[in-house]
Amino acid sequence: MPYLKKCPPVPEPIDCRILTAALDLFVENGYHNVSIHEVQKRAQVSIGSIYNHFGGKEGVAQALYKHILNEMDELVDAVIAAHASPWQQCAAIISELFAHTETHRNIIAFVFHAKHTEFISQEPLACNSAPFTKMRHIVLQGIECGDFVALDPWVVTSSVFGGAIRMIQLRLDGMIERPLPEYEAMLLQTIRAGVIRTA
Amino acid sequence: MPYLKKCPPVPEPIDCRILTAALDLFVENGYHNVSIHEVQKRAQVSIGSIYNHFGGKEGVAQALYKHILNEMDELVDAVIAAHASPWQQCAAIISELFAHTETHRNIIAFVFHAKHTEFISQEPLACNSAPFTKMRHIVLQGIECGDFVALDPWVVTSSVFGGAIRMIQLRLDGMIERPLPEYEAMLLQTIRAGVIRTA
DNA sequence: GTCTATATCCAGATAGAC
DNA sequence: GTCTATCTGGATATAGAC
Repeated sequence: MPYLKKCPPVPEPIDCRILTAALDLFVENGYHNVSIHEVQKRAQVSIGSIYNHFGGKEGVAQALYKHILNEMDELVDAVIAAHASPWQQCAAIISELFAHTETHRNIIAFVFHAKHTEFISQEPLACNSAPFTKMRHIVLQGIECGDFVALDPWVVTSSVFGGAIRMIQLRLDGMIERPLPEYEAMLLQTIRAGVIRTA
Repeated sequence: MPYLKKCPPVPEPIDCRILTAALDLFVENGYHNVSIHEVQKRAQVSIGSIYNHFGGKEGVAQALYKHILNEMDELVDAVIAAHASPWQQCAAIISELFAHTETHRNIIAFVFHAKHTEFISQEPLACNSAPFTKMRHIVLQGIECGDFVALDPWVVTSSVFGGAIRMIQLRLDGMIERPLPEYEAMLLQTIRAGVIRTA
């Protein structure tokens, strides 16, 4: 039994090690304050490998960015598939984001706490990426079917997700001290009161 | 008359030129992508002067940070003095922020769009600075006097200001194409419905 | 494909004339 | 106080052995 526990020396693939090391360091210190050498040391990889796999520091950041936005996109897709009404979908997305903030802090921080334009060229802004576009689309449907108040879509979208995003940022900044899921029900209550059309 | 128009060759004081040049460049390209030499060129000042006045690049950023947060603090104070109820104060702050986003874009961008911890040491986080603390205090008062729903203060604060901050960020990112004040009334309507306690 | 050692470049900072 | 010219460190990136 003990050797079972110690068993998994299945080493993570090398590019995965690089990405996770980079994610941790970027979130901790900020992209520009992290040198390739630090990534190299933490990932237990040589500089040459980093250049071979990603072509350089910015390549690592780009790969990370795409990977994480892709994960987030899948999360949104799953929520959409699992829930019927726009409101249920919005609530489930917020719930998932709150849960992820606790369990996958750095991933959430990388999405919501970094100014990607400062170090990534070419990639679209996060708020223009697939998952965020889908979130706005859900809100649009909610407006069209009469579930949400008939106001400007930007206003409704910001009203639905703005408070949640703000709480995520405050939690990441260490201002909010308790896990976000504890606040979920209360927050959904105020959002709902703000945007759900009352017959 | 024409020479009156052309008159003001009163040169801005040198440290003011440095700060405005730095603000523009930092917002445009990000702190780490701006070199002192660029600031120097745009401000029409020598590098030596920058070091004399601010002690270096980070000194410039710190002075800028303090200055802008101070301005924002005065704005919040003025609003508090001019309006009686917590809700009126919150609405007025959002109104001012929306207006400033159009008329003083870079100032707002510097506050809401930069990760200051990545380049400023020692200074408190923006969300821990005086103006933001006062905004939370207003919300607290609103809860205590029964104007706002009796939920966790973080939830209420985020519900009040989160949507507005989100819209500011989307506007700064170029996603929202029309001036924010046009959305103000609608946004205040959803916020109000979300957090104001209905007798 | 992976590594080490090295080259190149440039930003931040300084020295010292004026 | 302001300037120019210069120094220095460190980061990215490369070359070439294994």
